[in-house]
Amino acid sequence: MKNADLSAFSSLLMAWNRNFNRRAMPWKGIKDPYKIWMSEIILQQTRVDQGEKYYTDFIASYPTISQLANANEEDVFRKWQGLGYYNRCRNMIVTAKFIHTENDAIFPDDYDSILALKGVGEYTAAAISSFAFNLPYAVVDGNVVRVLSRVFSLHASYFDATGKKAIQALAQTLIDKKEPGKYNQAIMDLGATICKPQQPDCSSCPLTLICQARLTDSIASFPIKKERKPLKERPFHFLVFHTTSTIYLTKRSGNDIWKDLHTFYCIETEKLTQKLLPDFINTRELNKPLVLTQILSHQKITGYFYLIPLQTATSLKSLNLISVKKTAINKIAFPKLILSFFENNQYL
DNA sequence: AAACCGGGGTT
DNA sequence: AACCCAGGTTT
Repeated sequence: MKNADLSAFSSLLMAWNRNFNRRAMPWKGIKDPYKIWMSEIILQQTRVDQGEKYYTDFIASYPTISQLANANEEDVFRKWQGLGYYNRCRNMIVTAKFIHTENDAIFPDDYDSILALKGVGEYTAAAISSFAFNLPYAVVDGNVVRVLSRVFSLHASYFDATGKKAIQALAQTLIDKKEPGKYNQAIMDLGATICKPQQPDCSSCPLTLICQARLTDSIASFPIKKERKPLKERPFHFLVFHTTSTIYLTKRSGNDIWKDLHTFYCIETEKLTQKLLPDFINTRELNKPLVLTQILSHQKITGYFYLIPLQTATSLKSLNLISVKKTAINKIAFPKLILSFFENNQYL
């Protein structure tokens, strides 16, 4: 690529940002690293539109990192409910507690310390460093990859190691060293509002005259995409034990989907057989299950919900279930599929 | 390096 | 149905 284009890129972008960029978001321009961190964690792999109300709710409920650190964890997960990638929520809690107890509730102010926080990778560390502390670290998110890939017709893929390094190095070359926060915000805003994945608005783009993909009419070829793998099928058989007043749940653990969220007693199997069931249940006694499916990015969940009313809970002892009053399930955090089940079972 | 982790909007 | 979103951690 030409050096002239490298220097033109940033000045054209910053001029567009000053004169035309009217994108507004609740966290834009804020300097409080806690709030910036919160917004960035929420926005990981999440569209701005989807994350906004969660951000507003979290900041209103927990105005400071110490209030988040001292919050009831189930309440925090409950607020995160529906956002997905629940590891983000647990890491957020871990980091809030860490900063509150180990760092006098003071958010770290250098890149390496920020990067060391749980749930913070290179993108998020660069975002916090530049937005809160005006440090010159270039963000590389999906927007940046797309803009740079098109403007410089990068045939490197961000989804292999060398391509990733090349794109990060280019991004770092281009950043405005005096106003890194504004620059990072501007390139992401451009990607989100002009240089969109589909049907980019090239006629409004400040870079249209130096955009190599545009000049060679090959915008659709950039950026290089990641190959998609087929969905993994997950058949979940849920035994919904309940008495008139109580329902029985389990908290998911391990490194699997929905960690730390609650579901019903779950047996993952293609075909539910007698020996997979607890001793006191007979396959013939099971009613026809309610079947609900949910498509996720990487797997297809099919939930088979078997309602199992009980007179007493004595037979459940060995299953280590959590008993919850039916009137209190609104205090518990569930994945979407379980919420869908509740919506289909008002009589529970 | 590759696998894994949700949910949803847009086209 | 495909694409992809202000990515990060674990194996």
